[in-house]
Amino acid sequence: MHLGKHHRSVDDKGRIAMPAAFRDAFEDTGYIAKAPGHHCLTAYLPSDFTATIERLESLLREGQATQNEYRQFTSSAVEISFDAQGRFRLPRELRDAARIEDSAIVAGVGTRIEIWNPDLWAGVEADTDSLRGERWL
Amino acid sequence: MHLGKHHRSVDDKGRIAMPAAFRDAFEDTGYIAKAPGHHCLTAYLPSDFTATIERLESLLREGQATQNEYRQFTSSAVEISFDAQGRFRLPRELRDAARIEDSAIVAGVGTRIEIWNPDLWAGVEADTDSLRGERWL
DNA sequence: GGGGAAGAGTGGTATAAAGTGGGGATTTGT
DNA sequence: ACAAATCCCCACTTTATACCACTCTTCCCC
Repeated sequence: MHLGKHHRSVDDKGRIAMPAAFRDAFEDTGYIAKAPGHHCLTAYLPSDFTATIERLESLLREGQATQNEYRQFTSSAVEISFDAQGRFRLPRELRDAARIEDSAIVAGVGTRIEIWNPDLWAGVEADTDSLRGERWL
Repeated sequence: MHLGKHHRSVDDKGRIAMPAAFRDAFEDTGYIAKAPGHHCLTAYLPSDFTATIERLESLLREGQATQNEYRQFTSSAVEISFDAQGRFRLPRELRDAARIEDSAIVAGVGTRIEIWNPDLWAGVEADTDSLRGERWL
């Protein structure tokens, strides 16, 4: 369960410090891929990533997902590793896809971790129209 | 598991640098064949290629595949090897089949590696109609 | 409350590796 | 024998990786 929102700088080499709150969940490596719609990126623990791929491959075999979906997801994904300071490198391709420049929001979203352009994240927080918490509070 | 998308130049000798992320999976050699539909090429590890051939031969015996499918797949395939810089040579026949000229996209697509004309690959990424990630994320 | 230690976050530099281009010898086919 | 294609080196540029240094905050413990 990942919780909390963290603002992080992104240096000119694309390095981002994984918030300490999330870092311990990763052993040595993790995976990052474009989220469908490409508004943000999603970071996965190795076990979660494998499970996600298998779910997608299963849908593919059943004809419930397309080869292009499979291509987009797998080809956008990268394995990440952490340096001695707990940082990982975000390839330019993924930074561009999520419009991330020199800073980012790393947010724990329960079952997953998302990485956002700060301005786009502000849009998420501004979207109060759909807030109907009485259904689940 | 092959992941990530890489843009590569193709020089006038037909040489392409295999992305380092994939290169380690190949020992010395690999295989490349036209993908069914011929929109792209598929690169195989020796063990994967053997397994693919055997799967096709099995379908052939069961009448689930045609002799012409078998002919097209096997006759399009070539064994590749790598030079000291990690490059392999793509025969003109295969370059022409996939409309690859002076650059290409080499994409990790989970169980396989695909080689695309960059413009045709853009079509894959533009195909967002089928994106319904909520089914598997 | 103050001092010190530990951890988190950020920035820079040096070294290695990846990617690209080209020359020339050798082979192949005509 | 000639032209074209292939192979085997060598050289250069760019990018990634591993280290090292510094600041700031937090948390103890005295």
